[in-house]
Amino acid sequence: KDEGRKLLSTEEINSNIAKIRRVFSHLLTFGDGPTDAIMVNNADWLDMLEYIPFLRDIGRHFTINRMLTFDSVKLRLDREQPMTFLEFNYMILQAYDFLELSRRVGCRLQLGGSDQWGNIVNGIELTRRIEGTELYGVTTPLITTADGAKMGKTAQGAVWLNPDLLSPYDYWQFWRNTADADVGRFLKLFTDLSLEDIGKLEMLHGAEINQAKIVLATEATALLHGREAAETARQTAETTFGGGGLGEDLPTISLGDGMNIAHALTALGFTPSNKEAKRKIAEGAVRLDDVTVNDPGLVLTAADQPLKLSLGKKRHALLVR
RNA sequence: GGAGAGGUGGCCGAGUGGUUAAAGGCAGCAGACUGUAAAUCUGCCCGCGCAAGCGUACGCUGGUUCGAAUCCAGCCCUCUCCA
Repeated sequence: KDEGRKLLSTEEINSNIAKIRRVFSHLLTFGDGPTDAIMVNNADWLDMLEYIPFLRDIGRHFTINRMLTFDSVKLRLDREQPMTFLEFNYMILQAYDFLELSRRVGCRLQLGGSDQWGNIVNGIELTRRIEGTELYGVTTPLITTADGAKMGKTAQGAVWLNPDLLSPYDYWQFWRNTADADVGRFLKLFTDLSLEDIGKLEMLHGAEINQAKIVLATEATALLHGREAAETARQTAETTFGGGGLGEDLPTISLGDGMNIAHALTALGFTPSNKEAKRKIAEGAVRLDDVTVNDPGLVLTAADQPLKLSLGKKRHALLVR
C-alpha cells in the first residue's frame, strides 16, 4: 500500500472487526483450544501507549536512515508524494504489535504479503533487541495474473470474501473466468487438491481446460462459502451457460408493477448508472430471454415464468414478480 | 518565514477567454472472433430523463466578462530549494 490510509472512527473499526471475524470464521476455528484461532485488537496496547515512554523505549531502536530505505517509504518519496509523520510511524507501530503479540500470546511467526516484509522484519528486529526473543516472518509474493495485473478484480469491482458484497455465485464466476495461463497456479494456491490431481488437470488443453476452471471455481468457492453453495453455483452456471436455461442461483430482481429495463440493470449492479445501461442497450449488449433488446425505454413486467435478463455474455439475472 | 513549481474526469496527462463534458494514454465495459480464456480489431466510457432537454465538473470562495478549467483577489493543500 503506497497511498495514505484513512483514519477510522471507533465505530467503523468495530464494524470492520466484526466483518473480518465473520469472514475468517469460515476458514478458522476461533476458541480457547490449543490450536484454535484468537483475534486480538492492537488497541489493547496502543491505546495506553504514552508518547514519551514510547519514544524512549521503542523509538530509540529505529533509525531514520534505515526507515528511509524501506520500499513503502522510498516509493512515496521518489514519486514526490506527501507522507505524513503519522504514516511514517506506521511501520514502527506494526513492529511494536509483533513485539506485544510475542509478549502476550507467544506469537513467533508473522505471515504477510511481500509488501509487509519491511514491517515484519522491523518487528523481528525490535523484539530481538528488547526481549532477545527470536521471531520469524514469512512473506508471500503478491499474486498477479499471467498478464501481470494484480489479482482481484471482477467485472463489478473487487473480489469480496463477504457474501453480502459478492455472492457465492459471483465468487464462483470470478474463478471460472480465470485465464488459461493461471489455472494451474491458482489451483495450487487456492484449493486443497493434491498436486497429483492438479497435475492431471494441468494436462488439459484447448477447450478442455474449461474443466479445470470449473474444478478451480468449485473448490475455491467451497473453501470460502461451503460445499453446498459451491455446488449450487456450479449447477447454476451449467444450466445458464450450457443449456441456455435458468439457474436458481442467479441474481434475482423483483419487478413489482413494472420496471424500466435500464433501471433494472442498474438495480442489479450490472451497470453503474441508467445512462450506462442505455448505452449498453444501444450497443446491443442487452438480451431478454436471449433476444436482443433495442428499446431503451422498455418497461419490464413480470410473467408467471421468470424471465432472464442478460448483459453481455456473462451476466444474467432472473426477473420475477 | 523566504523563493520557485503545482493542484484537471478512477489513474496518468494535454489544454491557458468562446465550436471544451474538456486531446491523448492506462484501467474498465460491450461487440466481433472464441472455449464464460488470451491476443487482436471495433465501439462506448459524468449524471438525471423514453425523449426534447436539464443538471453537475477542472483544489475552495469570491470577482472581471455577453462568455472562465483558462484572467484577477483571498484562502486551503502538495512538492523542491533556502532559513
